[in-house]
Amino acid sequence: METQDLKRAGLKVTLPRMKILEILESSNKKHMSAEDIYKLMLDTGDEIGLATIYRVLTQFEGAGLVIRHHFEAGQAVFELESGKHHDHLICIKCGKIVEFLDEAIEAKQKEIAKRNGFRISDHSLIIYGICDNSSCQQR
Amino acid sequence: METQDLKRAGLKVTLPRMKILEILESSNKKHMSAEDIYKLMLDTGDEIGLATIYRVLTQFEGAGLVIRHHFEAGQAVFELESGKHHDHLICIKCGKIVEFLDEAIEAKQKEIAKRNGFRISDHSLIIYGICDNSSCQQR
DNA sequence: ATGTATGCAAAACATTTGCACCTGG
DNA sequence: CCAGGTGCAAATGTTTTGCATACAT
Repeated sequence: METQDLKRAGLKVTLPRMKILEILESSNKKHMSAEDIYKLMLDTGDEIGLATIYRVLTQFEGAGLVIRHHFEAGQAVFELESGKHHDHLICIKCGKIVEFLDEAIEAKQKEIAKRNGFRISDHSLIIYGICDNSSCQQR
Repeated sequence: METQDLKRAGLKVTLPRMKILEILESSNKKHMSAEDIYKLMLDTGDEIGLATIYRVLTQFEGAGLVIRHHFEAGQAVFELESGKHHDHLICIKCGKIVEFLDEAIEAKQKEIAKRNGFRISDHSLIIYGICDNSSCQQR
């Protein structure tokens, strides 16, 4: 029940906000752009403006409910904050995304930041490649 | 003498292209946006269009002369291809960028890709933080 | 010469903002 | 009721493109 999450963030529980949360939860894609969500809502007959989706997602990000990623170029994508930090492996052909977490890499990053006098606030590791789906193997 | 690099890439050796290469080589900032370069050229009295800079940088990227990064949001930045892959540590307050390379992290990434059936084409690791410059220490 | 490059203006995107209207508590 | 939320259209910022002119070879 995330109505609590919304209230805790000082946000009213409105239809658009609930719908957007629902979509992020139930979609088979865990990483969605504002436009992905927009189209999905139009398809299901929900009336909404793209601007609202951007506004809501930005508020959710501020409230720590979602994370915004800037994969490659183009649009940002959003995923529900699961509480577990992870990095991403992305197939540049089919768009498949695999999440992973490697403690050794995490530790090394901390060490590198420390050595250079940085206090880490965040980090982003993305590995791009071609996955082993049959449809991705045409060279 | 990079006129060779240009010719090898099938690009004519023109004034704008030479100037852009020169700026990327001689600037104290190794990572520059198209607009950074644009302003620098206008300042030094060179006549150029922003569109040309984008076109040239995109061609350079295709020719492997520069690398385009999409740090955070906003504009892309470009750096000369040095031949040595490296990752970045970026200060979110002053914009300072430190390059680093960690073999253990590189190896781990290969292992993770392999384990998930991905053939790596590229990867990007960016650590964001606050550096120890005096001007960055006001909390 | 002649195929490429360039500059400019306009287009194309992704995202944000202003504002009048609507809605949740 | 009324602060806050929404839809729409217009604004913004970045990058790309069309086209007529200029340049490199």
